[in-house]
Amino acid sequence: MFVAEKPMRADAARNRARLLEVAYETFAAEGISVPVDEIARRAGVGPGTLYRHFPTKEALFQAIVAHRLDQMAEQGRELSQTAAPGEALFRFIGRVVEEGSSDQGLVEAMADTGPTGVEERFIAMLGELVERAKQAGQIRADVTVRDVKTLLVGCQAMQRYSKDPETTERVLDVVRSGLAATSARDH
Amino acid sequence: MFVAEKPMRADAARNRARLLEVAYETFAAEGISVPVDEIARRAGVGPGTLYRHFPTKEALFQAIVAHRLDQMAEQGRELSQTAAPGEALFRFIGRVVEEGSSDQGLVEAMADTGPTGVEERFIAMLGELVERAKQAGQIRADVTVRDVKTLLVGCQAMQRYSKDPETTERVLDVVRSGLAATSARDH
Amino acid sequence: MFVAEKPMRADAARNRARLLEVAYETFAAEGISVPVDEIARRAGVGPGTLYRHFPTKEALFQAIVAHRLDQMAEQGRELSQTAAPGEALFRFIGRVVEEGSSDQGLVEAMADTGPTGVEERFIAMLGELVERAKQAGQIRADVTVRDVKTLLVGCQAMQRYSKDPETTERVLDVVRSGLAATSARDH
Amino acid sequence: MFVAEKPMRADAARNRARLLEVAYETFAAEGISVPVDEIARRAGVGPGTLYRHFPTKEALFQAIVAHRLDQMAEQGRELSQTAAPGEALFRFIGRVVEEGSSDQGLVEAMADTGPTGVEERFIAMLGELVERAKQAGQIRADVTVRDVKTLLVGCQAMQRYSKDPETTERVLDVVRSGLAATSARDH
DNA sequence: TATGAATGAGTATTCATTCAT
DNA sequence: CATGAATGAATACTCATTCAT
Repeated sequence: MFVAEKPMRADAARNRARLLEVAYETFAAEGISVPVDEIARRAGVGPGTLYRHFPTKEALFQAIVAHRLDQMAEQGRELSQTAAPGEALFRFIGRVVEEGSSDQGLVEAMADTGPTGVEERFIAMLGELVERAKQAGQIRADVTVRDVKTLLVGCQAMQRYSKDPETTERVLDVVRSGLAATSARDH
Repeated sequence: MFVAEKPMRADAARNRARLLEVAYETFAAEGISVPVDEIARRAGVGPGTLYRHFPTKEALFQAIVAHRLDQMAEQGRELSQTAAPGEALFRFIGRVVEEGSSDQGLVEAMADTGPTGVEERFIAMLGELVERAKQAGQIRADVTVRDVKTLLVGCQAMQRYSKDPETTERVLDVVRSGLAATSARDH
Repeated sequence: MFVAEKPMRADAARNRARLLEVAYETFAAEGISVPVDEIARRAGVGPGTLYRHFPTKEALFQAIVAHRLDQMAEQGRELSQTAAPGEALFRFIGRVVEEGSSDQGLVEAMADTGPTGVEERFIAMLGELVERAKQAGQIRADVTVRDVKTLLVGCQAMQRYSKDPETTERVLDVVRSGLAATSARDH
Repeated sequence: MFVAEKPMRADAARNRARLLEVAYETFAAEGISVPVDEIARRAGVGPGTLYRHFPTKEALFQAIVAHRLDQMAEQGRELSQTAAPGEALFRFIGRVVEEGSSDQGLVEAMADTGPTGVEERFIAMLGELVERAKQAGQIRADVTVRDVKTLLVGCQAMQRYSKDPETTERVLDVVRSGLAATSARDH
């Protein structure tokens, strides 16, 4: 689990962090077609330096997504400790959509996260939220974590498509109530 | 009502149709970054010919989307005549997702359809489906056509993300039941 | 001298004339980089028709220049009959510059007039003007027709370069007085 | 006066200089329609390198013209120190024409030099030549620097048009004597 | 014969990536 | 290690010219 990576020099670490941040903001705001050189420039380093940290534009991209996923997972974990089971999941969905609003589809690209363990960590955390909501009888018993992740992706797409907050609101409500335990239906 | 456009020469019409078809398939399968020249090559024409019909890559793209939307609208109209109100809408959603499965986000780009009337026609037809479903008491009274279109976009995104048919199935069910009239909830 | 060209059909002749006119105006106003298709369009014919009359853009271009040269030669001949020897030449120079003001260097391209006899005709007429001015003792005896044609080209270039009419005026005066018989100098 | 531009890296400076030189020679010899890639190839660099130094073909072109103007201005300044007033101006004109002989109109494009200060510097130097010639009573008092610059442009056009050195010689003599103080005439 | 559709080589420019300084 | 210069394949689009209708 713990690979002995020789610790990065302080300035190198700072550069890496700065690049990640700048790249995230830039891609999120202007789409992924922004040239690598531009990212480097905004981060105040030469392109060579960027390539030292991320061997490929794709790699940079995946690093960002991974970072985002981790941040979101963290939020999920917090919610899972502070909110009631069903509420936790529903609020998490809302949060993801909200944050994704400035994302230019960055996180829909959650599809290929590469071989880092991020996806697994994210799924683990989401699984917990889902499981607890199920046990509390708040959501349908047949949906899987994968289903919920898929719903997340869809919700982000929707919110990106329709900028209208009222639509987003209603659509989220549709999803939530569709997800809810459908006792009425069951008998 | 009938603008007298002088009919396109037979060969020109053939080329235009072929380009549209090839471009749709190519973009759908490989994404929109496929070079214009490649589309032309596959259609068996020179790039100049492509540019005679579509003055811009963007224009070609919009023409495709417009074409797709019109095809889908047609299907919607058929369903609207052959199926019961609620059923018609639900089956339409299913159909769209199904067809969009090979679409690489082509139709999510429904966002900007340019100044052709396609978007309007599509919305009109969808509006009919929605209205009738509402009147039959099959879906929530508060959702708008826009909401449903947004849901369509989201569903396509989901299905593109999760190739697993079972997930798609369940997710669609979630959406459908969320959309359904929630009488139980209301009192 | 008289090649038996079968007389062009009336409409063909009209097309040719129209093309020549439109092409002249267009090239003069917008430079020679205007596409051939545009010329055809403005003349109200298809590009194919243009190519029937002028096998090459270059050919069209030369035809225009030839036409212009003939027109100018005609003016020269008129002047030669209505004005005093020296005056005729000087006024001709002025006229050429004036007309060339809207020419975008079209006539500087007088350089290559191709194998039509136009150049010869122009030179013949100019030779007459020059000869008579010399005999009247109005211009230096050592300048040749070629020299004067060269001066014409230069004057057009100048006038195209400096849009300022006062400069044009003075510059023309410099040329005229430089051309004048320099008796003072000679002794 | 001295802006602290960080000095260009040695190799970059070399490349820039080489590009300028190659581009000048190529454009001068073959006209400005030579493809940018060809210039790069002849300079032994990739097209990207060219574009790093000159963001546009137009920019490259202007850089060349600016460079040429500066070189000519330098020669003018030298003449102005080594030759008698009138002589300096007349020899400068001759020099310009001579050098422009291989210029394919490159310098006639002196018209738009862009927003660098070159034009101003050139005019300043030319103004000096003109002023001193006037004060020495060697040229007409009414001509302006602009007039003389215009004459320069015209002379280059002439010399480009007529390759015959004798014509060039005579034509230059016409211009010179037309420019000379015409005291004889005046009384 | 006129038309205008098709051709396809050609061009400026961009940008991910490598490498000399 | 950082820098930023160099690379060069790739790409959208143009236009003189040919040819099917």
